[in-house]
Amino acid sequence: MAYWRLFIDSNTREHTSLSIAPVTKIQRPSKTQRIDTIVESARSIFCSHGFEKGSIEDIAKDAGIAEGTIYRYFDSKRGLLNEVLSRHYSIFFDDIEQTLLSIEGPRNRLRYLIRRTLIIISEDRKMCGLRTLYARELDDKRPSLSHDQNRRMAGLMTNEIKVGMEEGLFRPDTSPSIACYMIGGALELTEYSYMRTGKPIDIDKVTTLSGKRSAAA
Amino acid sequence: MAYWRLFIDSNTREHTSLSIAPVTKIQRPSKTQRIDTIVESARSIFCSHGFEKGSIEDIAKDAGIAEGTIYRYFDSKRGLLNEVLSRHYSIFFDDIEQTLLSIEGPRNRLRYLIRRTLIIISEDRKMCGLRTLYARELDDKRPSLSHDQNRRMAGLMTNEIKVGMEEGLFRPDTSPSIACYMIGGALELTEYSYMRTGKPIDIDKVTTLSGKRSAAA
DNA sequence: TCAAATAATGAGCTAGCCTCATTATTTGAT
DNA sequence: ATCAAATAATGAGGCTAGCTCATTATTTGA
Repeated sequence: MAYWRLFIDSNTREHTSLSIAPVTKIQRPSKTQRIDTIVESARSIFCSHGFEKGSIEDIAKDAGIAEGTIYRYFDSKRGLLNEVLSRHYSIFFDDIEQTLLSIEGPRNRLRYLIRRTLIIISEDRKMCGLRTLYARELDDKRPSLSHDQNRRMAGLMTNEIKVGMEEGLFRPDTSPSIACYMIGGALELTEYSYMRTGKPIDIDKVTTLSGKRSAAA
Repeated sequence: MAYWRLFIDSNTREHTSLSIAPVTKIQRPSKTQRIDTIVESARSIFCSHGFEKGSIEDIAKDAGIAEGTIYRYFDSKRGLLNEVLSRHYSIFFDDIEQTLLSIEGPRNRLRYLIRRTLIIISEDRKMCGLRTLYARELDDKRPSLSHDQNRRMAGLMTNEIKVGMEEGLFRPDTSPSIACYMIGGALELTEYSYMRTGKPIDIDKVTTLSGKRSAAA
């Protein structure tokens, strides 16, 4: 399903008129296309079967390629998962950073960050299941995906809180880092809870209260 | 290292005086002892090698038993990990619930909950590594360990917050559940961050501020 | 005392990640 | 256009590790 075949008449390649079987050649997709295909199949398999139960064999079949091919582009199953998660959430971050520019006032921007996060969580329960369960990594060498994302979001929030403090909107004795931990932590627990129970998130309630809280801080 | 041998003179068991080799008998420990041994070895191996890299073979060797024996008492490697975590934190909860009784005032009790949690986190970095990475479970059938613990802690906190609201110490427009999410979430992020970086937690700072925040809420 | 019940053993089954020698396709120089 | 070198894909098989089960060991209780 991921590649296409080109049937080339043997005459274009053979000089004898006696050759009978047509030569079947497989046109290879570009490197980018191949990677996209693999990541998309991985996303699909991981979302439907889970990370542990979804096998490389499943992914290869879905992508219409051999298992070995996957390992040309990815170190390991784990690395493939990282790419899946990373792509999903990098779109999210790009979008957020763009939108933030058009919102007035740190309090509104903070609210937007919270609300937007809740929305992306509730949009794809399977995906946030993958994230809450597997984004955290043991590997000490490279910073984990989860850590990166936490830091990125924390950076955005801290920024708004600091501006809000400067403008006198938030209390001057606020610790931006701890306010971030509280908001971010609440979001993560909400995500985890939604992933487990499937109970829809009351976005307005959570947004309003979290916002109020940090404002009050 | 987990069992001991009893060497019984053959005369006590054999009636012929011709038997030469002494009969070696292995006295089996009680069921409870065996389980304790296995869990303790598992804790040790998981903490030093990690959950994925620590093998059942390692654990069996450490416990001085055969691999198969472990499966008489535990469904799976995962189940064994659950028991390890569950034991570690049930002691913690029992302790906390006991101490709470002797503390005056909801604000102080809330502070204690936060501080005590931070202390247990910083006491055993390896253990909280195990918890942050593996306590969450996919299994939809039975509630996950992490979920249970979250709920238990949330219950304690909610209780204090409600009492505090009744006594007029906390704002009347507080949502106890969301305040819990914010405190609990902040604690979890702190734990995760400590597990990754090893940077000591400033317990006083976090306790004070988190307390203040929920009080302000 | 001994037979039935219970516990322990460890060789071996299996699943699934990953490797690598082989085969297929593309590229670029002539 | 041709062909050799470079690059990509293949899939059988290696290997690890969780788990099983037939066999053996110990305990129990009649």
